[in-house]
Amino acid sequence: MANINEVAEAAGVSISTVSYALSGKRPVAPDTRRRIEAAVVELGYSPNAGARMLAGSRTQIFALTEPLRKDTHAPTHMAFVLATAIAARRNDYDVLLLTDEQAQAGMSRVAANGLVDAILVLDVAPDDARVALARQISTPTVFIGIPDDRDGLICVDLDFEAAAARAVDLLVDAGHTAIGLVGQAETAYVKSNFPPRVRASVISRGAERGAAVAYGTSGGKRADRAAARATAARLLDGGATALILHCADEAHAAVLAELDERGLRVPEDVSVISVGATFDTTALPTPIDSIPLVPEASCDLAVDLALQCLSADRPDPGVRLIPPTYSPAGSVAPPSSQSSGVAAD
Amino acid sequence: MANINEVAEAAGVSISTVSYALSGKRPVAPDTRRRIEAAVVELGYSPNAGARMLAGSRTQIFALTEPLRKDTHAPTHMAFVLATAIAARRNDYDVLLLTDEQAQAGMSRVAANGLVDAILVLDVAPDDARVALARQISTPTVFIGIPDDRDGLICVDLDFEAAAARAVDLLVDAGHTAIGLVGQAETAYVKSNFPPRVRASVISRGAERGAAVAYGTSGGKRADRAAARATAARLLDGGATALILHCADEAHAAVLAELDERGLRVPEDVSVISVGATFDTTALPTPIDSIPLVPEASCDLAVDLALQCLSADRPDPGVRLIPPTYSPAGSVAPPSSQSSGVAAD
DNA sequence: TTGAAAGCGCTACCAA
DNA sequence: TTGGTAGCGCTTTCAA
Repeated sequence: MANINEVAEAAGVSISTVSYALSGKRPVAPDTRRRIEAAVVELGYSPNAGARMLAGSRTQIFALTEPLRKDTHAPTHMAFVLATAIAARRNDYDVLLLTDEQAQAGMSRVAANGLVDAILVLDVAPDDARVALARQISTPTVFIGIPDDRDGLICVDLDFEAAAARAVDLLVDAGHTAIGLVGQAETAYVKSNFPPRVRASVISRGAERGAAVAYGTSGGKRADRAAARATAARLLDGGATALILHCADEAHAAVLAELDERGLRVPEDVSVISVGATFDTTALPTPIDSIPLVPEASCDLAVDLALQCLSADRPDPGVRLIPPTYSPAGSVAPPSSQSSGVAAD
Repeated sequence: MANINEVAEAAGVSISTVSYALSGKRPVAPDTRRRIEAAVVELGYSPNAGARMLAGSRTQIFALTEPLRKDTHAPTHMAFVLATAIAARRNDYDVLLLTDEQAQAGMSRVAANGLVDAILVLDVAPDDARVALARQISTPTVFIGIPDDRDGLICVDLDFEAAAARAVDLLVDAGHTAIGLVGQAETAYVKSNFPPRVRASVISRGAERGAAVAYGTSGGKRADRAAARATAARLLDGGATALILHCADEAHAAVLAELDERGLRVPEDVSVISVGATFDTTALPTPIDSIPLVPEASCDLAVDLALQCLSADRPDPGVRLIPPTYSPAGSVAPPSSQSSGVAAD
C-alpha cells in the first residue's frame, strides 16, 4: 500500500498538494492535478483510514446498533440494515455493526474511542436502554423509531398515525362503516413502539369518521398463521366489510386464504388495505393496496440527520415523521349491498 | 475524550508506561498500575481508535461482505451475521458491514485503505466474484462457504456431504430402503454451493447403501408451500418410507402438513430427518431429528482463522469442513410393514 | 498556486 | 521497572 509520500514524489509535488488535490479543499493547477491523479492510479494509492481518522476530524464510519431480539422480523430488519448501509455509502460512510448485548456496550465503546462519527439506532423499543446512553455520550445519535422518552433526541419514523388514519379514510370514503384491524402479535404492542400507534390511530379515526372498528391480533411466525386466520374470521363474522392489515407477510397471506375459503372476493365482497408493510403487497395471491413502511425513506433521512449533526448547524432535537405514501392495487371498493360476513356460496 | 497524556499526568507516569500498563506488553509495578487504572477510570479514558490503527499494526476491525441477493433467506443470513459479530467481539474485533454491490467495491476499498485487518465473506456463490478479488488484495480473507474455484483460499463450511451421508446412514440403519429428499428451490442449486453437495451426497450414499433415492424441489417462499407439499406427496406416492428434508423452515412445515393430512404418523409411518437447518426443528408441529447447519460453528472458526492470518504462523489455504452433529428428536424409526405410500385411512 | 512543518494520539524501540 | 522519543500517514495552518 503506497502512501502519500510516494505519490508526492512520483508526481513531483509536495504531500500537501497531493492531499489538497484529492480532497479538493484547495485549488490545484490542472496540470499538477493530472500528474497527481496519474501517480495515484499508477501506485494504486488510497489514503490510510487510520491516519485520516487521526489527522482529520472524521472517521467516515457510522455505528448501527441493533439489539436483534428473538422476535425481530428478519426480512424487515435486513431491509433497514441494507437501506442504512446504502445511504451511508452514498455519503462516503461505512457502517459498523453493533449487535446484541454489544449494542449497549458497543455504543459506549465507539463513542469513547472515537471510532465513529455518529450512531444510528435501529429497532427502537418503547423503553429502550439506548436512550439513556445516547444522552450520556457526545457522539451524535439518531433513532430510527420512537422511544417513549424522546426528550432531546433526534428520531425518524414513518408517520404511522397518519398512515393508519389514511387507511381508515380511504375505506370510509369508499362507503365502509365496519372496519376490522388485523394487528400484530400481542407482544409487539409492548416490545415495539409503532403497533400501538397504528391501533390507536385506526380506532380514533374510525370513531371520528363514524365507522365501527374491531381489532384482533395476528403473529408473524409460521405457527401463527392460524391466529391471523382466526382473527380475520372473527372480524368478518362481526360484520366487517373492510380489513386493515398491519401484520407480517405470512399473516397477510393467511388472511387472504381465509377470505378465499369463504368465497369472498377482493374488493367486491371485502376491501383490504395494508398499513406499514415492508414487503411487496402486490406480490400476494391477491394484490393489496398499501400504505407501506419504506426503509429507504427512514434510513436516508436518518443518515442525512447524522451528517447534519457533524456540520456547522446541528439539527434541532425532535421527531421527524415521514409522510405516508399510498399505493393502490385495486383492493378497495365500495361495500357490497349484502353483509360480507354472510357470503353467498 | 481524555487522551493518554492526561492519564499519564494524572497518574504521575510517562505515557509509555500508561500504554504498557493497558496493553500488558511490559510488566508494570502493581502500585503504578493501580494509579494508572484509577486515572483511566476517573477520566473515562479510552484509547483513540484512529491513533491505534495508525501507530499499531491492527485496526481491530473485520469486514463482513454480504451480497444480499433477493433470494437470500433472511433469518439464516441474520444468524450468520450475528454469530460473526459475537465471535469477533469475543476477540476484541468490531465488524464493518459491506453490503450489496458495495460488497465488491467495498472489499477493494477497505483492503486499500487499511481499514480492516481481515475480510470475512458470507453467502458464497459457486462462481463468486469475490474469489478473484480476494486473490488480488493482501488483506487476509476467509470464506464462509465454498466457491467452485477455491485455489489458495481459506474456506470454512459445514461438511454437508458428511451430513447428508449421515442422514442416509441413519435411515438405512433403521431399515429404510426407499428414501425421498425434499431439496431446495431449483435456483438454489445454481446460486448456492451447498445444495448440490447435499443432493449428490444423498444420492451416492443411497446407492452405496442399496437404498432407492428419489428427489424433489421445494422453495422457501410463502408461495412455495404448495411446491413442498406436492414434492412430499410425489415422493410418498413413489414409495418412500423416509424423508430427508433440506429446505426452509416453511417447507418443513408444509411437508409435515402433507403427512398429517394423509394420516401418516412420524416416525411410525414415515421417518423424517432434517439436514442443514439453521432453525430449531424440535419447535415444528412434529419434532424432527436434525443434522443442523450451526452458524456459530462456522463463524467461530472463520474468526479464528482470520486471527491466525494476522499472527506469525499464517494458516495454510484450504477448506476446513466442520463435522456435522446429530440431534435426535424421535422422528426416525424402522419402516412399518406396509408401504407408507398407501396409508390406512 | 505551492511547500514546509506542526501536530493528531498512540505504539514500541532504545536507554536508563 | 520506567521514561524519552521516533515514527505511523495524514490534514491543515502558515509562509512563500
